[in-house]
Amino acid sequence: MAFSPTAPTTPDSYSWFAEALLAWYPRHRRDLPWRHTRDPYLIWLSEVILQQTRVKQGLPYYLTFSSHYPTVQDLAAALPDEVLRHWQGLGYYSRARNMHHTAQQVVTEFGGRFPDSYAGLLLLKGVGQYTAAAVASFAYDEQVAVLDGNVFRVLARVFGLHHDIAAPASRKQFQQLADQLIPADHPAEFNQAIMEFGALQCTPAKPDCMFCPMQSRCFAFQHGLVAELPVKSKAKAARTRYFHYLVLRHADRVYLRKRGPKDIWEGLYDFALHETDSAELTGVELLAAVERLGGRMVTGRAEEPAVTARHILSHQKVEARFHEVWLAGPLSAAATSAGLAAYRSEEVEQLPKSILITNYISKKQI
DNA sequence: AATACGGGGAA
DNA sequence: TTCCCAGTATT
Repeated sequence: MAFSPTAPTTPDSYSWFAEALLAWYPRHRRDLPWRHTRDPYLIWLSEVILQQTRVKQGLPYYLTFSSHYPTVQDLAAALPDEVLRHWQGLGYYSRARNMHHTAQQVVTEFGGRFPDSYAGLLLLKGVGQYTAAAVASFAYDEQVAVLDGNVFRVLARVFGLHHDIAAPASRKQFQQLADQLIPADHPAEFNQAIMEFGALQCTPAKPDCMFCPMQSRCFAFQHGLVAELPVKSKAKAARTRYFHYLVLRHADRVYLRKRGPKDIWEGLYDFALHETDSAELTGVELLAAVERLGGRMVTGRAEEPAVTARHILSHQKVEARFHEVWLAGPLSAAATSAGLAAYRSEEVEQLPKSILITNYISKKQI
């Protein structure tokens, strides 16, 4: 069928898009492990891992989880700290907590079977519109279009959509278009293909327009707007925080506590934390902080300069100083109420920790 | 509608 | 540095 830019935008006039995409896909698709299964559990697992995460980074985590927890029952039976420990380093740790919660829910409430529809999947914790559409299409061939960063970019360029993709209100424009594009006979292939096309061909920077099958139809290419689309408003600048970690040590032990909610790294373990609004901490302040926890410093063992580290998150910058403090004796009850407990090095290794803490421990060989 | 929530890789 | 990544939950 001939394409006519002035024709009314009926679904049928868009069929060239799916045809071009489905022709491109088999010749360019990467061989990824989650593409060899129709098991909704494994597909869900891969999709949660890949949220806001590049395939390159998520792949080793998928291999770890699918081998440690081959079934949803295995994941449901795992200890929360063990799940977080396997997730360590991947970021957005609420994904791991929600994933574990959902696995237990699927086992106890649904007899171990995942919901088999988009609407049903959407009710699961940690499963939003993207993941519900991905699992519903990949596992059950439901005709529901995925909308992720790749899809936004491809549609914005090919069809010349100028809506700000960072604005939630823009979503319905893209969703409406994607729903018209996804073919009833190959919904799973289409969803895989459009994301792969965005990841490999229609990339954020320097897309491969010269060898693009959409070139003659692409609004952005035809109008010289490839670099301008998609439109995306800028995120606000990250704030800076100053963390003073008290690395409290006694004998062969070091004190750690589990981080609580309403802050970064919920559920991960770190040292006693004294947060201030400046990068410096005087010796007097350090001593006071230790004493508040009921600790007594061994004189002459707190002189070494604090180890400094900077950790960048998407929404905040953490400037950390690690103050190693050798204690004259075990911490008292005040520390226990602050959640601190003493661990040996082999135990520390098994606990889930942020990259910031892991790097420090590795450097200091705790 | 905004904001919080990680970490890594590419330009 | 800046941007973006197979986004979701909370406010």
